[in-house]
Amino acid sequence: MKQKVTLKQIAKELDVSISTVSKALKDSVEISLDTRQKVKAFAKLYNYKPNNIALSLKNRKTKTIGVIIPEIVHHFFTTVIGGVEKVANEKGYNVIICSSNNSFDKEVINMEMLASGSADGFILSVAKETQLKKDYHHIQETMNQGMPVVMFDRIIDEIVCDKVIIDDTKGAQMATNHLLSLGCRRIAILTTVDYISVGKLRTNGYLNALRSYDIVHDDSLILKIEDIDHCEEEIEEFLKDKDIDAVFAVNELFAVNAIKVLRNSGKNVPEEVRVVGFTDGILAKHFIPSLTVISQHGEEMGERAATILIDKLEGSDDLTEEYKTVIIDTSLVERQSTKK
Amino acid sequence: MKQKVTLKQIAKELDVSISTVSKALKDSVEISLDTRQKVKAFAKLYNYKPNNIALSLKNRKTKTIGVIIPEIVHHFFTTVIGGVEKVANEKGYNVIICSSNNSFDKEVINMEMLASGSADGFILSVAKETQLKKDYHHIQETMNQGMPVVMFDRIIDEIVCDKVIIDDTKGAQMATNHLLSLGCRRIAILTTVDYISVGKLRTNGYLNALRSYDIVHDDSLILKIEDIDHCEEEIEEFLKDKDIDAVFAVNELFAVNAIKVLRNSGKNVPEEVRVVGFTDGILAKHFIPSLTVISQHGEEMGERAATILIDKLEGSDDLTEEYKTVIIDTSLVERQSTKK
DNA sequence: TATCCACACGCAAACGTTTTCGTAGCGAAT
DNA sequence: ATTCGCTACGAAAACGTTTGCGTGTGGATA
Repeated sequence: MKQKVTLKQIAKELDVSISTVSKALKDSVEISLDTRQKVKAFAKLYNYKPNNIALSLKNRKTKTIGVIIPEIVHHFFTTVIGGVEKVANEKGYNVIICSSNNSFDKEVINMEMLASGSADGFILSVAKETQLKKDYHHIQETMNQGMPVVMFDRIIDEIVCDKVIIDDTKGAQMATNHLLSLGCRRIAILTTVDYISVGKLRTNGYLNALRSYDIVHDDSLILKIEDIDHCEEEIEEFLKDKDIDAVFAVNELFAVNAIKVLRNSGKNVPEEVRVVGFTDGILAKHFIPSLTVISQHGEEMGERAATILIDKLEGSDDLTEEYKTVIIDTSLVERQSTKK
Repeated sequence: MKQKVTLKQIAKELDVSISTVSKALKDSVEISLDTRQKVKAFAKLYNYKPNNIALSLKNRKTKTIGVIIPEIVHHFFTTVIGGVEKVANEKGYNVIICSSNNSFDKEVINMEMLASGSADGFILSVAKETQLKKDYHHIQETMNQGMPVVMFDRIIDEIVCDKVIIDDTKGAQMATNHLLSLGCRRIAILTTVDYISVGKLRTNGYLNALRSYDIVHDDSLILKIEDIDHCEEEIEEFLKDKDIDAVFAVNELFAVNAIKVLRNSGKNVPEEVRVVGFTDGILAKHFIPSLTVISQHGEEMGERAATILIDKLEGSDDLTEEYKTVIIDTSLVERQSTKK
């Protein structure tokens, strides 16, 4: 079990100095062709690879970007990560992924851990608890230390940094409009509690759409789900005997459960009740009926976020004080759940 | 935008030596109480955090474990990662996740990248291409450099290392037995091509189960799907006019598509055809009918893998030459797709 | 023969830590 | 007055790199 070979060892074997080895490997003209070849042959033989840690220390950068997300077992977030990985790898960056599990404390710990040398910058979607607590000191601090942060999806308005989001309001509006254009008039919405930023925005979009059709919204058609793990019960209770012709759900799971409940109560989707969801995930594609949804283009979000971050990391330090908010287009993916 | 504060800076400010600061922060008795307090106050004020990179370099370990998986947008793998993260964080380890995207080259690149200083050990599920190519030099090499590797799920028999797997054969057998015990006799299997290790094993399990019931298997009931992206077409073609009373699918997607195709051809699941899948993911839980599946207990796999790896990392270097293969129990989760 | 210039290479600092060992200063004991 | 022993601290090496600069060797030139 031979250990990793270092410059020092190569130098010793070949009876030259460390610097000579280093330069030879870089094909420096300072070193004679002869020596260069010898060193390179030796290095290849022993499978020399420069030690990243040492390089990081020397260069004061790690070529690593830290991604912190609320949940790892979550289709949307993993697609975003896919996008991040893609451009990161193209540009020679590593990606460290940590999940906060929606816990504020874990988010702080992860962030501080990565901030103290492991990553050059962050791509972040904040935990539910953080949004609730409104304590953002960890984010502020890492930014103060000069590390760029790009937030996506679950962002924080009060923090000034680069952001990549979708227009949740507009997306929800698009979804609701679609239902309205199909003739639906009694549209229920299954959404989250208000402190979830995206939930609130989507609710707003729903209300906007109704307003644009001069429909007065009916509070009894709005369900704000608290506990996603027991959403089915909540939805069942809510939908019972409700006179509706459509449902807009702010995520896949709500949509699927709505369909389930509706079907159990004898209502067919899409014939009697149309359903639109949010997030184009596995369920949306494979459920029967397949779901009409607003797609968030997660991979593109990841790509954009990574691009912005890397640009900032490699940019000329100075004019970095400009922050932009990129809004990714959403699109309506029509499937069976709203077909005539 | 103040930069991160280092020992050196604190030392300078307080007009003491670097070593004094370091010791003071560690509450060394060598340092007077007075100085200790002064240093600590200063450090807290400036939010001093030791630089991980420097520590890694000094200690020759990174306290980071590298996870390489074939796909990041994949429910099973993310649950495994969840498990890994859980125990890693408990034990003060960081987790770097890289996806190989089922590409051999990317697997090699990621592995070498992480091996050169970024991680102390690996948790690995190999890419499809790697299994096909049978080129394992990168894994061998990192092991030769003294870095422990734990493989899970998609493992390589030829490589001697710790492994965490399920008994795919047994799981498939359990699934098939379940169908047999319900009275099904013409059971089709939707599986993968043979070079996918888990696919082959599951196929074997299916055959074993049939054999134990003295049923001669019928090759025309076996479909080895090549291209997962177009599995629906393949399944449709395969299932057309086939006289069967059950389907065993080696993953969720195949199962769901089978149900879809069956339903389109007028056959009801579970009434006329029973279906069992593999992997207890989102689709299995929420599809209608919900899927009876073999659960692989991904989180537990991750936890076990991480535990083994960390034990090896912190173990007394010497007796590390023992490798174990942990077999995680599978379980049958009965749902609607096989209900009477 | 003395001077000069390439050439080819080595020295040393730096990145931020930790830790071993050395030592200045000082009060007390002989 | 000398030595001892303690307290409180500093110097330096080490981890593995990169790189600016210094330098010895040799041949060519004057």
